[in-house]
Amino acid sequence: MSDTKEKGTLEQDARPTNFIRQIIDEEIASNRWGGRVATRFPPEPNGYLHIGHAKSICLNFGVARDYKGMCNLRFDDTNPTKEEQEYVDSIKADVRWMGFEWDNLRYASDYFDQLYAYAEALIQKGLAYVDSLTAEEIREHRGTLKEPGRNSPYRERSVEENLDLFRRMRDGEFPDGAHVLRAKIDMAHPNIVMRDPTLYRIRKATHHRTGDKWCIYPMYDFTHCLSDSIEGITHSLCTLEFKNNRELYDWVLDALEVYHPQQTEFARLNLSYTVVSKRRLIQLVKDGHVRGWDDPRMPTLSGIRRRGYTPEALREFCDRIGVAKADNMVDYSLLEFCVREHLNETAPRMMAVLNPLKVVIENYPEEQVDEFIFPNHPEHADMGERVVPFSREIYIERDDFREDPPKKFFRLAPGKEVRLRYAYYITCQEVIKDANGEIVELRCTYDPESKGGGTPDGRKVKGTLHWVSARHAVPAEVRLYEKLFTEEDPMDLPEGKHFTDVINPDSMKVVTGYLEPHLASAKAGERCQFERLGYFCVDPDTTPEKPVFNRTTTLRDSWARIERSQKK
RNA sequence: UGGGGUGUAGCCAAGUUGGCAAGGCAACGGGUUUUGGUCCCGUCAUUCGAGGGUUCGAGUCCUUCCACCCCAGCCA
Repeated sequence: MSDTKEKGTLEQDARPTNFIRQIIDEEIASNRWGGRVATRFPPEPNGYLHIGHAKSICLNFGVARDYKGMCNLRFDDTNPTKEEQEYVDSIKADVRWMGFEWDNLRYASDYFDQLYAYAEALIQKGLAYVDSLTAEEIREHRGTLKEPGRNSPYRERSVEENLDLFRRMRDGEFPDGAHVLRAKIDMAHPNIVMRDPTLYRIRKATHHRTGDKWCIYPMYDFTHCLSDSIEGITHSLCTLEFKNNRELYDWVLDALEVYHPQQTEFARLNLSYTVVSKRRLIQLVKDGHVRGWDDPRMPTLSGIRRRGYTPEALREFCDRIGVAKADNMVDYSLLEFCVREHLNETAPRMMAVLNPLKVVIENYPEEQVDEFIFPNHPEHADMGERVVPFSREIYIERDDFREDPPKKFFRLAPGKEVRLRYAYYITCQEVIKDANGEIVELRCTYDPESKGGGTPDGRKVKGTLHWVSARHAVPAEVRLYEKLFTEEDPMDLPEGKHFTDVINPDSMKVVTGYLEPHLASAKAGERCQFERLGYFCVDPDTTPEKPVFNRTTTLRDSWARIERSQKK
């Protein structure tokens, strides 16, 4: 079997497949779009992107990439009261961070003139009318889920009157709420979306791009289909809750007799132990449960980025969760698996001690310093080496010593010998305690023969500990994160419980860590593994005086599992 | 009898004309290991929401039922 052939096969199999790609395959076979594939990622710039958007980004841009088509970034900016330039900037940055580049940058507001013309055309066709009912009255006329609605008394206005009124709406003659433009469809339609939906409303607000040029703004259902049509989109991919809106999407395009893209709906991502609804994310920030939109505990892309997740890991995650139509709740462990998988390959290994216990090596000369050269990655020599100093006093992790070790504990204990990673074997001779019985120091001896971590006699030691030379250690602020919520689905709780009731009080712990000196110069955004502890990255808060690290995620820990089962 | 959608393992998810229920995560065993990491090997659905039917044969076809999700913004 040739290596190249096998590799080619693997790549073929590794390509994500899902019902949307199958539809595209079939349409290519039947030449439905003349060989074109055109998608768009259409966020409203009213907040920050989150992990749920990552799925949509990967789907839309991924399809365009794999089918050699195009994907636009389009801001659905039709509601000036909610949208801000700040959000468009952050969204652009997030999409690029995810590793995608749009073919065209578009705004629904680019189309306000065309959209207005389409609206007049609809009026001319007798398919839209100006309604002068109040919002409340319109709601009353809409009927309910089980009862049909009633026609508005303004429904039969003439084309001339509608045109006149609509133009005067545009010209600012009426206050907010005085009139709306509605599609004339069917007030008894079983699909409520089709009961004469609102197409335009008066909003005397300044738009972040068009300023005060307009005082009427088109609604989503009128804007989205036409924007897709104008851009020549082939596949308008959106989430399941828009399924009912598809009938209206199709109605508008058919009524106007324009190019007609195909809307297809897929299930949005739900991630266990997190919330992604914009409203709840806002509350977490406003109520101070987190430090901001980019808090490393937040599911926003900016938070995830700050936490140290890589775009590669996120893309892999999106490929692995698939795209389907069933509601889902993806296990958080899959996301963690994906970062570990990527960081295991790419993160240099460093040493740091987060909960120090001082070890004095009695037979190691006071003034001596060994300057060891360590590989940055045990499997990738090309990642280079660095110098790590060793001296008489070192720190080890407090958890790595037990005065009374349980079964299967093969770290340090009185009289036991362990290896200090890449350095020496040491044996614990004495445990020093303070007046309260707290262990404050270990007195050990080392075997000079074991330099580098092995001995001529080849004797085995089971434990290998990470360590930092006390004299050379660089203190740093290290932020340790846990899940933000204690419940798998914070949105589905027993009666009377609110999602803020299940916020994990221990979701962030700040400790002082002692780092090997090499880490003193690490720059914000750099990632590494602290051996045996997890993957970490340098926080933007970092300064030369005081480095700040975030723990992205721990390493898998099978000892913790053994210990847990022993306690049972 | 409002309309629409979805049910395959703890989680995600393939399964397209009916023909041996993919794969991944998690979990659990074992091996290698100078990270209790990585890596490697193995186990994990006699059954596809439930019942009935058609068929030599049903996750797939027919039928009845059940559960869950979405829709009554001048939000998207």
